[in-house]
Amino acid sequence: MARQLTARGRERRAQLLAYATERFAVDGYHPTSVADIVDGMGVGKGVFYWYFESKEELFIEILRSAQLDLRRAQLRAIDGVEDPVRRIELGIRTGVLWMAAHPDLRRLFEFARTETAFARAMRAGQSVLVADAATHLRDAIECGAIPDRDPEALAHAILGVTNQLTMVYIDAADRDHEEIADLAVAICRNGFAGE
Amino acid sequence: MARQLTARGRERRAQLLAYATERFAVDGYHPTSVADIVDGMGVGKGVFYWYFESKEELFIEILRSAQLDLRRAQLRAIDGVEDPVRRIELGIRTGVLWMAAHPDLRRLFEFARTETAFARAMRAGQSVLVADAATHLRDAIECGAIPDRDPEALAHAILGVTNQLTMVYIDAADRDHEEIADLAVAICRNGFAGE
Amino acid sequence: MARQLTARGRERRAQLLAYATERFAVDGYHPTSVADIVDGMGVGKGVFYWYFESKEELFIEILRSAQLDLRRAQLRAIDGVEDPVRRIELGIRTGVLWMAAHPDLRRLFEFARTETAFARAMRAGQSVLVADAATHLRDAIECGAIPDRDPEALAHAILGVTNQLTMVYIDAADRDHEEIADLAVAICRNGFAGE
Amino acid sequence: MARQLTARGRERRAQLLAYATERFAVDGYHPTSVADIVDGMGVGKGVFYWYFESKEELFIEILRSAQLDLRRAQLRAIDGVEDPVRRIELGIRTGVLWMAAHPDLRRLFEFARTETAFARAMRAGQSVLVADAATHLRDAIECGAIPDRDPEALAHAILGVTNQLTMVYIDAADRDHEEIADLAVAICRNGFAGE
DNA sequence: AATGAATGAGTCTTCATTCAT
DNA sequence: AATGAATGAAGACTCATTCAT
Repeated sequence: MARQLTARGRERRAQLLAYATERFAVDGYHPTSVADIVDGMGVGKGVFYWYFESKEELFIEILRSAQLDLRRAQLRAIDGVEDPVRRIELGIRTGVLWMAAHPDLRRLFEFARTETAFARAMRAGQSVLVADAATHLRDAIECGAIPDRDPEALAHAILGVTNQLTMVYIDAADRDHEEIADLAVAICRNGFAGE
Repeated sequence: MARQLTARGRERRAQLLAYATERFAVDGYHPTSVADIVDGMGVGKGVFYWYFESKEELFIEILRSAQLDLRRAQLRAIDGVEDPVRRIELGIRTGVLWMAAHPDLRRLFEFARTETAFARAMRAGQSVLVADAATHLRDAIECGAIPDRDPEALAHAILGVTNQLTMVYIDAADRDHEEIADLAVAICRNGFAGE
Repeated sequence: MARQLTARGRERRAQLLAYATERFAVDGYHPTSVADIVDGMGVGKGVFYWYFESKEELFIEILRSAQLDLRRAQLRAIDGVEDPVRRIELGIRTGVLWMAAHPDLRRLFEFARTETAFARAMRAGQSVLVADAATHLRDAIECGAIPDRDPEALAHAILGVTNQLTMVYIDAADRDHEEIADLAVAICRNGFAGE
Repeated sequence: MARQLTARGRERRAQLLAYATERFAVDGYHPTSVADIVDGMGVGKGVFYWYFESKEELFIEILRSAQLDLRRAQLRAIDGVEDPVRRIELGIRTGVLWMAAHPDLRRLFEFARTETAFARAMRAGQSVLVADAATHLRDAIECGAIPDRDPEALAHAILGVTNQLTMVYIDAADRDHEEIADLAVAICRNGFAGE
């Protein structure tokens, strides 16, 4: 409820966020109780409810800031790049690498999609990403760089490929992240039949 | 377990399976209690545990039979088709249409992937589908119909596109299922830049 | 309810009794469900309630017949023996050896003493044994073979020693049953200070 | 578990222990539900699980502290007494009187012996008592005060007599506790045949 | 800001018993 | 005599949340 926090208070809040993220990722959202979190941090239960209205609100907060962070990474990556196709490719690469760098958050994303309470927050964040990609795709179509197909559908497909490849290969020891990013870009560009 | 069931018993079991599937899909696995299920069916609580060892076991059973059903549909669809590229396309189409026809099961699949208790069962079923697709892709590569790229990665990409497009568009009123299937096939074939 | 049983029926009943005794002894009365019993025997649940009114009644029946069997063994052992002290000693020996020969029933006796529902049945059976011993003690006192002390209290003390030594040593590998019986007799006779 | 309790907390915990002991003794362990306990105390169900991990753990705690209390009483009684035979007799007397003073705990002891979950804790406590007695018996044998017989077996016999006489006579209106203690000492000393 | 204590509805599961066939 | 099916009260335990201090 937009409590006014001191510097120390903001730090506490951040600690809670970080610790909860880890526990949720490792053990799952439901299996992790508020008691687990505060006990694990060695603080009383009141602390939790001082900084967050509920367990649910805390989780949504984690989700939102993660989505924001991902998007910022993508914007930074394409900053100054003119070619729309290149922008798309950079977006894909950045997405894969961000997921690789934040396995905890990736797990939470997957879970959040399945829970009614969080699906809305997830969709909101995801649709921003899709809109970004769709914009670049539209640009590319307009300048004739790629064939004219529904840019939004294409954007979703890109997301699907990225998520799936990340999920499957990111933890595999035999592939490094750059390689997976290359793979994702290539498949998104050309499909299985294209050159 | 391994109980000998009468005809009536088998019917009851099927009813439970069907009703639980629906409730899980509508309200979610965790929010749906065993009490909800048996109350909703108007039977005693013991009935549930007469037919299933636990809520978890019931859910795994739902998962397994759904995966089996999907695979059977795909095998049926490609039966007698020689061209490997055609087989892949038919597999994609069938996958999309099956998902469209079973929105409940699709939701359960999504959830199951996020829960440690079910992830194993999910991965098992999914890897069968991936292996099927990879086989066709390998055939297509061998006969020169498509470029030589890691067939397993391609198979995963296909799954990713299919799942994502299905999830996003299947409930949209403005697209019919055949159209979505066509879209999925086209994108999987050519990516965003191809043809 | 004094059902009239055929020969086959009586056999079934005996089988149930035997199997339940074993299960109760191994797993305990409460942890053993009626379902465990009938499943273990490979019969339907109706069989159980055809032969017994309830789980409780079955258990009491086990208790009663065991107590009867023990007493018969003791009566047989002292049959024809005139000397009352000898009768007492034979009673103790027989008690120890019977317990050693029926470890299952011994466990059930111990449990039954603690459960209100069975305490009455246990006390009834036990008081018969105590009365037997007290009679011999009285005889021994009357003929001056042993000092004049409360025969009933002595009988209880004998029971206590017998039960305790049996419980502790009967399963010990390093003592055979005759030795334990000797020990019990000696201690009951002379206490720790007597010759 | 190893929770840091405030003064108020320690008091609550003690209340729970006391009330549960009484209920277990009166109604039995199994028939007494956690709900019975908290309802009887007029507190919420969570209170129970704030102070104890489980119903079982609570019961073991009761057992342990009771055994400790009994032993302390015995040690106090023989403190400063040199004669080993006198020590034994004082141990017996104290045991009988303690049991008489704590009928609830005596009932719980009896039950605990029969339940696999508690048998270990019981044996542990009992073997301490037996070891104490055996030590005195050994001393007495060494100084020639009593004949040389297996001190451990004698100790068990003493326990058996004590328990049995206590169980049978302690609730009888016609005997006071000192008398029963005398009886137990006399029988343990001399058996039924001795002086 | 923070703590330990307390709440109580809700969860899954068990099981003695009864019933229709 | 016997079976599988059904009942439903009861059990132990969890946990997000609130409260007094």
